[in-house]
Amino acid sequence: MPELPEVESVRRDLVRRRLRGATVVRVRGSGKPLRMNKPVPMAALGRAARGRRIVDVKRLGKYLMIELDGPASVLVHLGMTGNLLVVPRRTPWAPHTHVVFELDDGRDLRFVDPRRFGMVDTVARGREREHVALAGLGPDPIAEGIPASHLWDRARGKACKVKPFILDQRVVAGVGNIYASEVLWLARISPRRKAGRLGADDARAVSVAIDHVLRFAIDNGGTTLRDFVDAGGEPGENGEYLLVYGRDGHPCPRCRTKIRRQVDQGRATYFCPTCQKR
DNA sequence: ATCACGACCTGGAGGC
DNA sequence: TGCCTCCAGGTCGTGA
Repeated sequence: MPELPEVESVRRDLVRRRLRGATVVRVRGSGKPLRMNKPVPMAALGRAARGRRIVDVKRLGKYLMIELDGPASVLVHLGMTGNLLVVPRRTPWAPHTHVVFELDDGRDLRFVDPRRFGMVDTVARGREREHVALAGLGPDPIAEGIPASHLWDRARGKACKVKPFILDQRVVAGVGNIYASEVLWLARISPRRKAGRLGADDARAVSVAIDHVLRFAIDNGGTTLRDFVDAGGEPGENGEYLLVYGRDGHPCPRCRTKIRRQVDQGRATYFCPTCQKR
């Protein structure tokens, strides 16, 4: 579900729903572990958040940071099926509700995640990049941009194929499986290419395509295949505009050749065998 | 070190 | 109806 555009859509929606300014009065949890079967650090979350006002919601790659007016912030990753919802406190907990921040205005901020691949943790405010989950992340394509020179540098000598390369969060923070296919199609680069064989022109095309694809998806509120909704429970509209992802057998929007599906490192890739020749 | 692969977990879709 | 298999937006640990 949640790649950069979906996480950014959640971030914007949290801000729009006036999460900023609310004070956390209590933190509750399901007791179930999340990513890597690790327990949610409820005690640390309580210490960090209780009595603290939410001052901002920031994003780095696929991570959200709920900034509090104290020494620590709350770090959230949505995994595959995670959602952050703002609901009235009287709303019954949905199945798979794992962390709940009760706010002083009568609402809850709830982390719901059926598959429990997500993560909720505390992070030192102002030193977010020192958190183990964020330390290795590459630049954020929206906040910082991805210069072609950066891609070119990082691709040099790489034996892996180009799609796993742009999925590597240490290279670009935020591209996931849907948008990787879209980016390669837009850049006309074959997913069969080795990352190390990208030329300067190719790196430039990928850089431009990442920017374009992600911004377009953000403008559409992200892509909902199944689970993704924003903080108000609304799905994203970008699925209607996907050009190749999930469209095997459909004509390529550029050349009408049938879109093909292949599997790279266990993940589906969709591409046009005719116009992705680079 | 790099890379490919399976594991982690739940639920929905489709075949029989 | 039910049971089975396959598939899913992400990451992490393992072993070649």
